[in-house]
Amino acid sequence: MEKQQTRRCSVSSVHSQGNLSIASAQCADTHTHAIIQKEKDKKIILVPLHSFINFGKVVKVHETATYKSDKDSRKTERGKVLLFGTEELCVDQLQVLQEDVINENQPPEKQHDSNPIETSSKKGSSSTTSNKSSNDRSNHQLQNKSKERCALNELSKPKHHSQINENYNRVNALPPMNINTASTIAILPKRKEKSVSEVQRKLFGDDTNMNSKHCYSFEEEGSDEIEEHLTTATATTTTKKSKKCLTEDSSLKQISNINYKRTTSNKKSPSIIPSSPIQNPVAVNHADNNQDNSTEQNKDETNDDTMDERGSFSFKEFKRLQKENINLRQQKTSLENQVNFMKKNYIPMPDINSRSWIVRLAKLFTQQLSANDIATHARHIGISNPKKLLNCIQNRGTHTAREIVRLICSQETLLTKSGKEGVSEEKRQAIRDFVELQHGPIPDHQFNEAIDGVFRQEKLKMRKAQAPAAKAIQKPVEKNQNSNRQQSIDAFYTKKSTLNIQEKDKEVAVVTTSDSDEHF
DNA sequence: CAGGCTATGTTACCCGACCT
DNA sequence: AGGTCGGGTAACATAGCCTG
Repeated sequence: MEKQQTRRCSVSSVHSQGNLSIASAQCADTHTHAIIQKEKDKKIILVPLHSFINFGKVVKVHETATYKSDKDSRKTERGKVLLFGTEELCVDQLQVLQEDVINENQPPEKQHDSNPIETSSKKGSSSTTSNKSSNDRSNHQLQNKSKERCALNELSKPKHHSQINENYNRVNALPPMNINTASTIAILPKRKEKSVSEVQRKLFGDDTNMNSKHCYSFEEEGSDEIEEHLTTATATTTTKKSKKCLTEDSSLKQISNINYKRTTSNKKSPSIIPSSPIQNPVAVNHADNNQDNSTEQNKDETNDDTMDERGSFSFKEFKRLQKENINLRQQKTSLENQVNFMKKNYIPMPDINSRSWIVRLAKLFTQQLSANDIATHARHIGISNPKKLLNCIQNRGTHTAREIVRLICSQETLLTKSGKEGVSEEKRQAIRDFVELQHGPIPDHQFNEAIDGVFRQEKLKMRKAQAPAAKAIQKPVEKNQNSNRQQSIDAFYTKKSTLNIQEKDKEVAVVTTSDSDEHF
């Protein structure tokens, strides 16, 4: 499968695509996504192919395409197509690119050491001159980027390994590099002519193959992007380069990272390192194998081994984290799908007030609250006139309950009794039935507090009314009587229930004193 | 083993105080 | 005035222990 796919995306086919300006949809049947660098903020994102709105036109790699960021939105965005591929593949490459972005955050020494890159890029070009470059391969190149950096350092200048490594990273840290690398992914496969490699070999040897090839390709195509590279990149020269390619190589140092990386990764054995024309077929073979996952894994392992020998061991960890990242992304996607499904298909449970309102409304609609019901409830509660019961209905259940208690209990009862003594269990249940019919369920504590609160409030009001008179009489009274004031008042209430409130003011003092004495 | 007693934990009620 | 909260207390339930 993959081999067929890679064949389809082989250098020749890609080249023909580029020449014929074939839309991205024709890259591969399995290619469903594209990595795009947004024009607005240069961010690299993953865009499904169906999101392209210029799909009928030519959507080529490394060219600007218009797409919809949101399927339902009319808003369109533009960005440069870095590569096409399957979703999984693009996710992988996206992560690699993001990894590069992180590496770019190491700002210093950007312009340093263009040579290692150039030399490495030359090697990479030698491999790219083989017939095996394709989008998939370029993807693999991206995946192997970090690993190849180390290998590159080994291949280019083993003696100055650390130095080269540093320099290479610095060059990679160039901000526009992501664009360039991504674009070269598509560009480079198109430039696979034997003449290129041959000329390069003649001119610069194997090490310079890559650069010379790039020169050739650039001279051929002369795209705008290349011009950008030429203008932005710093002009660096190497002793191995030809004079023709000096200025272009300086730009290529950024563009061709992926290519030489791949080639260097392909060169597993140290025997490949020495520059000789024989290397090319070897590299080609490895490039072919790159299209197979299993072989790629093997290659990775070998690279890991070589890197382990050199003391670099981070690639394995990088790979592991990459896989882990992919898994987590998949989990996240599935969870998001679940959440979206639940958002669409489920209604959240409303709060208690809303539920009460809904219950009440439902009962109204179902005609449960008929006149007969009101009369029945009034009879159960002990109210002769149902209209009075209806007048008790307030905006809250507790308020309604209080009003009903005030209606059914006389002031004497409110002053002298409390709790279940004031309102029996049966009446409470009847009141509660009516209240819940009107306002929905009400907690036990709230309901009892509402009923008891009426008694409490009435007594408190009475006490406050008696307070001035009590204070005047309390002066001659001993202190210990003050402490028992509440009890005396309560006792007074029991005895004084038949007296008028106005008369109480006068007699309170006398009664309280006598009652307090009785208590003690 | 059954019944009685006691200690402990839980629940409901009552009340005062405070806030809105 | 209505509503809420926290403390105190009685009522109730349960487990554990002791005794006949």
